[in-house]
Amino acid sequence: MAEDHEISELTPQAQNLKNRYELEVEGIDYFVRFMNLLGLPRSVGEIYGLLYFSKDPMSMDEIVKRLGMSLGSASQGLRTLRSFKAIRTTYVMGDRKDYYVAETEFRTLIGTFIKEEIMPHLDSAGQRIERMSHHMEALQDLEDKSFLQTRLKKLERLKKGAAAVLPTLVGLLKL
Amino acid sequence: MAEDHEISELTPQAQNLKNRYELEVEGIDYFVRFMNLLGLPRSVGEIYGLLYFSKDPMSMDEIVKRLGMSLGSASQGLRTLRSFKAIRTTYVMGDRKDYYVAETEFRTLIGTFIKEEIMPHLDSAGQRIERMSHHMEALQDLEDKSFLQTRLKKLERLKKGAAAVLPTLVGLLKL
DNA sequence: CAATATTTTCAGAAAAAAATGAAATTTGTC
DNA sequence: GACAAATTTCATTTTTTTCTGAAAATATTG
Repeated sequence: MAEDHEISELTPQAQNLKNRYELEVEGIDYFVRFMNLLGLPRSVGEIYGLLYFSKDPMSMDEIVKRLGMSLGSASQGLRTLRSFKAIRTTYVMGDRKDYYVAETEFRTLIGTFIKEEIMPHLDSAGQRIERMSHHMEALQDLEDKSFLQTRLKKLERLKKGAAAVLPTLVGLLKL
Repeated sequence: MAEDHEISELTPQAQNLKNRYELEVEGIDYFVRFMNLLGLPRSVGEIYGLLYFSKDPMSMDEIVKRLGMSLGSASQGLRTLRSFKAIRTTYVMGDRKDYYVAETEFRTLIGTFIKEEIMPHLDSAGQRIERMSHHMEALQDLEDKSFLQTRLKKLERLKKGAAAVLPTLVGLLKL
């Protein structure tokens, strides 16, 4: 029994490290899932999670070491995160590496995501609806034509509704 | 030149068919992209698009024939669409097949999606935050502890905000 | 309740997405 | 401006997702 204890009981310092570590792992997992919900690859979530729970700025090679991922993934992931303004670079004196910090203003982050990822889709959706309407106008069969007219109107309303609601959403998220 | 005309000019009926066809193709493409945005496979978008622009209910084998997809994909896709209440079955007299119609109330559709796909994530997110907070409380290093406390609070607020905003979103979509 | 039509399931194939790592490029330093 | 460090790119590999199709299960009709 004494032996068991020696194996399973930790010193306070060790327990502390373990807590910090588990918190970080769970935090990374949290953002992996979150980013996944937005259709972003796991590596992006891992990097953001690591940075979000790190007090100090981190360089790419540190990130690579800590997450055990390839340079390529890290570079690609950092680029994605920068494009959403989810991270920013920090100058660290006397070091030529770039250092990264997580941007924690989720509102900005989600706003950028909507603007860059969703809105373009809505624009092309609008164009597509127009082309369809054009085809619809030319139809001979009046019953079919009016059916399609109704459907297209509904699509149009969905598109307009989304275009109106999404920016509002960001405002609501003022938290 | 005369020959060219004979090849490229269509009779009104043929032009009509072509319009109807192109409208349908573009419509299907529309929903493929839309569903893709929600992380759903292309087959699901194809089926929904086909049904959305079809005046008449369609059986699975018709869908398979029209879209050139496998029975397996069709069955799986129809199941997914049913689970979101994006389609419903219709009884057609004197036929033992199931017939499907698109549900065109996007508000319901999106509502179901949020309830079934997003909300469960928010629940587990809440649990994960709790576990992390628990680890955080036990930390020795007070500076690190208070840093993490701030970060966790922010996460908590994001989660609460999302949980509050998403159902509102559905309401706003009243179109 | 047997015969047949319809739908579902699921193991394997195909396609798509993501990760790797080494070469190429860029950036910063002396 | 040459050198070295840091970063990006991209062809290839690995992993994950989606599709297929035939077999199993289910439902319907006479």
